[in-house]
Amino acid sequence: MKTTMTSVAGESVDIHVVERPEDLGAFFDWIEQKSVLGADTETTGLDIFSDDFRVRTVQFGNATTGWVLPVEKGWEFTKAACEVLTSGRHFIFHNAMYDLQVIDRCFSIPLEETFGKVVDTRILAHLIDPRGQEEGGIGHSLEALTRALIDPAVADEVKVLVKLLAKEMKTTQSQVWSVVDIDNPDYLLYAGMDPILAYRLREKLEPLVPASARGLVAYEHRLAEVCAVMERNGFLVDTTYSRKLSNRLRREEDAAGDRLFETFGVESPNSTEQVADALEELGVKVRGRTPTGRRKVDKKLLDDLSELDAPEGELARLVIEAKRTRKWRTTWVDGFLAGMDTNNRVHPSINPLRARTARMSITGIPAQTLPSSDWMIRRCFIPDPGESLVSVDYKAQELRVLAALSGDTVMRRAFQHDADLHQITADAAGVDRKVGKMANFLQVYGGGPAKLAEGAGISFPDAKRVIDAFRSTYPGVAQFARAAEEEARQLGYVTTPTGRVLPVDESRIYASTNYLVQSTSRDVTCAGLLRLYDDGFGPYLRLPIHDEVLASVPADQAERGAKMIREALRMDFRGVDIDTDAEILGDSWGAGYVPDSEREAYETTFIPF
DNA sequence: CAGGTTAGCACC
DNA sequence: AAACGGTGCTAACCTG
Repeated sequence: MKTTMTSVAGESVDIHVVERPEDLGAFFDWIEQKSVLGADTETTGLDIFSDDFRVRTVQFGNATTGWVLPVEKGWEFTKAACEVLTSGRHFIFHNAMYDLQVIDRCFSIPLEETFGKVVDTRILAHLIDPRGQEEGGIGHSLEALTRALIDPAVADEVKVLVKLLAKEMKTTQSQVWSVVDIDNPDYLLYAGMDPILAYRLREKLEPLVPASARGLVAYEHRLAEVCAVMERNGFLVDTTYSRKLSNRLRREEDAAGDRLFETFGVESPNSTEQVADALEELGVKVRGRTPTGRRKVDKKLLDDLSELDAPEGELARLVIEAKRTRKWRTTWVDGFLAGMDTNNRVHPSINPLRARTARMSITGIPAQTLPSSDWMIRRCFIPDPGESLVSVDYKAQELRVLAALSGDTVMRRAFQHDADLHQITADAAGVDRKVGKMANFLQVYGGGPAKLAEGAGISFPDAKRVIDAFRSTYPGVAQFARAAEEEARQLGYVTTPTGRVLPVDESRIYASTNYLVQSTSRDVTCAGLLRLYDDGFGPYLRLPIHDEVLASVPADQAERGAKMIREALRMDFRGVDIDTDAEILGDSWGAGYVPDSEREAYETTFIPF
């Protein structure tokens, strides 16, 4: 056993590195009386579900002592770690979803059995201040929190250490943990420090959780478990379809790229500079400028040009095509194929507590940004054998939440009768439904007349009239917005009905309403997810997408399953029915978009790969 | 050349 | 008076 003495916040701490099975006795002696432990794992990377993913060390500790168990060195160490993890003790992790997923995957200790015994310091940090460092918050990483609350010198040391190790081993910082030697003393020191920091952070963070948000602590931990289950479930990929689609997109991209180069000399369609040069050579004046003063070549300019029956129209059409096919292939299809485990499943990475408003984010399967107007990409995902995909989404979730929050009589009544709110706004302003819809959403987003004019293609004064009409149609909303902004001005934050504290920047007081609506909507969806989980739907859940939940349910019970999901998600909020719609998609995520006949016709046009 | 920034674009 | 909220990903470009 190797012991290193160092100091944290002026206090001396010991880090013990277990080296041989005989050393475990001392570890168990130390741990015997401890019922709460800081804990952490070091792994070969972040790709938990890949074949060669391994745990390297498991660490436990308290405020002054850290232990490193080198589980990759032998089964005795793994056994010891598992014994502790299943012992009934409580643990403090930073970002527990990751470690508990690792423990589930590598040690076969189900995360359902560990989550209930865990405090996650990242959850506490987000409840205290949801802002990242770049937004003026303290941030949520172990490093940032250590710097702000424990000991800046320790935070710096760790940062410098990773850089040094990467340099020493001639690798990237993200690769360090997969290649560093298990006996590297710096690595082990770093590893042993983490449970100490997690333990100390909990003591610092718990008192800082706002009183209104204390009830959210347990809720967010339960939600993290549900999301971890969805990550573990993964989503089955139709590899035959996906490979064909990838090849097809590549051919289309190449064709457009070749013509762009031959005819217009554009090598990289994604290079704004190159495209701007080529356009100006054809006599097109590129007037728009980006914030940094460069020529702006965006979708709007290209779309407008693509209408022209002229060389610049051809150029624009080719650039649009080349960009789209490349994006679709690299960002989506090839990403899915590369991310699959050996069972053809892609495991999304879900952060249930991400944005300032606590909105979730999903990576791995960037489910929140898949093209929605086209079924082609979603078609890559299929239900498990014998199952059927079901999608349930909230009907106008944010507007219903706005109606509930504001209590506006007209809006509430509209939703009571399932009336068409966009049409009501449109009628009040004497404009098309499309403009009414835009005005409704702009209200939720905090937009003004300039944006409405731009988006709806109407004049500025007309846009102002529409917004005035909105205000007089829904006086309760205007009053609610004023109160929220006043609260934000006075306190620097607003508080949601769930008790979540949302800081509002002084320069963006107008965002208060949006924060409240967005955050409350998030909690409506998440509370629904918890009900679904408690109803036993865990294994069927695939993805949460803001106001939508995707599930794969037994095909012969799809109707019933869809109805159960729909009812579990639906809720009454202050007398407003936050209602849901269920759709049985069938044999792929793309299946709801287009009739089978059309799909088959399209799929047969694929070139064999 | 790794890592950060900018621009553009996909979504709710 | 007016103020568009929140994400993630890629390619190109910039920097130390």
